[in-house]
Parts: sequence; C-alpha cells; structure tokens
Amino acid sequence: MDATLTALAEPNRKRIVELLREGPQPVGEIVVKLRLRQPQVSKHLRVLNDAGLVEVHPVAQQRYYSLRPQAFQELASWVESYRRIWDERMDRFDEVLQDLQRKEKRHAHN
Amino acid sequence: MDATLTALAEPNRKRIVELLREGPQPVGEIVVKLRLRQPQVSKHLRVLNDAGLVEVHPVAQQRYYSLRPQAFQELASWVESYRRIWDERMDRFDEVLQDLQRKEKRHAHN
DNA sequence: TCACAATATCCCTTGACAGGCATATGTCTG
DNA sequence: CAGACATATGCCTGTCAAGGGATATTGTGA
Repeated sequence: MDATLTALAEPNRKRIVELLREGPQPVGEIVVKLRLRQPQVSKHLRVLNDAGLVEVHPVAQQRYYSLRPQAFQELASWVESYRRIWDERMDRFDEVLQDLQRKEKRHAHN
Repeated sequence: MDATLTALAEPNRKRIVELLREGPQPVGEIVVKLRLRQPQVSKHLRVLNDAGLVEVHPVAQQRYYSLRPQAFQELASWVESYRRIWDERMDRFDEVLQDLQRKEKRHAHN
C-alpha cells in the first residue's frame, strides 16, 4: 500500500498507469505515446512492478506491461476504509468541535 | 488528485491521516501520539491542508485538524475509475496477449 | 500590557530520487 | 554466429523535500 502510493505519486509514473488503462502495451509504445526516454520508462516500470501495480508479458523481444487488478483492488479497499469518515457521523465530530468552541468562548467571557 | 497522492506518499503524513481517523486533534496531540517534532508536524499539516486533505478548526490557542471527507471521496472515485480494469473483461486482454504469443511462436517456427 | 502556551515559519543540511546518457542484456532473424 | 532490435541497468548530476533546531507569530489569561 505504501509502495503503491509512492509509485503513483510520481507524475510520469501516474501517466504510465493511466495509459495502461487502454490495455497492455510494450515499452516502446509507452515511450512514443508519452514522449519519454526509453531508460526512464523502463525505470518507472520497474518501480511500478516492484509495487505490484503492473505485470509483464514477454512477447517475442517485446515486453507488454499491463495493470495488475489486485493492486487497484487493495488501493480501493484502503480508501474505502475511510468511507465512515464521511458516511457516518462526520457531523458528530462537527458537533463536538462546536461544543468545544462554545465552551471556550463562554470561558473567555467569564 | 495529484497533490493528494503526493501528500499521502510521505509515511509520516500518512500516519497523521490515519491518526485523524479517530477524530479532530490539535497539533500537540499529534506530536505526542506520533512522537514527531512539532515543527515537522506543522509542516506536514500544511502540505495536507494545501492538498485539501485536512481542515482546521481553531479552538482557543489550539488548532484542531480533521479529515476533509471530500478529498477522500475524490480519491475514491479516481480509484473506482479503474474498476473496469478488473471488473470487466480483464480476461479479454489476456486473450489478446495469448493470441499475440501464439502468433509469434508460430511465426518463429516458420 | 506582559508572560506564556500553542503553533507556524525560517534556515540549513542531507538523503532520495528522477533525468540524461552510455552501455549491458536478451531475443529474434538470416 | 552476426547483426539488429527491444529493453534493462549503471553511473553521474541536479533538484527537491524532509528533518533539526532556532525563532517568529498568534492567541489567551492575568
């Protein structure tokens, strides 16, 4: 999860991921489409691979990279774990805060 | 979204966010609970704030920080936009790949 | 107004990491 | 096996951002 976020935080890496939504692509195609240098693309793919975000399918001398669904599922559930923050009593927290503020204000006036 | 990911990529910042799940907390409490130095916590909170991940409620001389639901909603929908990657025909891509591989293999044998 | 508490900002140093480029590795074809 | 093609790795450099520590800022109570 940590690795996932770090990997996605890099702009070009995120671009690669977005591009891979269209389907598996060989390195050379990513290079052309994103107008990056081949070595950097390879390096970024390495990071993405280590983070489990992509996987490789060698075809002839090309290597097709594709998104690993599992990684996104995990990311999704992590974010989902915050759903109660806004679904459930987010307003409860607000109440508590307003209470605090009122209390302080009264206190200041004494 | 970009800022969101960058903000969450930093380990201590992610810790702060996780801590804030328990509810709004003043800076000093975060300092104690996470055993970080106060200036760094303030700096991280600044980044989180700029990214729209948290918001501030001043109470007396303290400043309560809390999570901003909206930021997490947006993050959630971004991740959700990848759902088709694993929900829908992820296998279609696999088929395509296997086709490619078969084709190449046959070609190699000619 | 003064002293204090809570927090923010500034400056500095250091480490991590991305880009650029040369080159290594691996794979196919003839 | 040679040569070409696709991709990966190594080394170097510059940049950026996080941590440390001192200090500024702001609000609060007496």
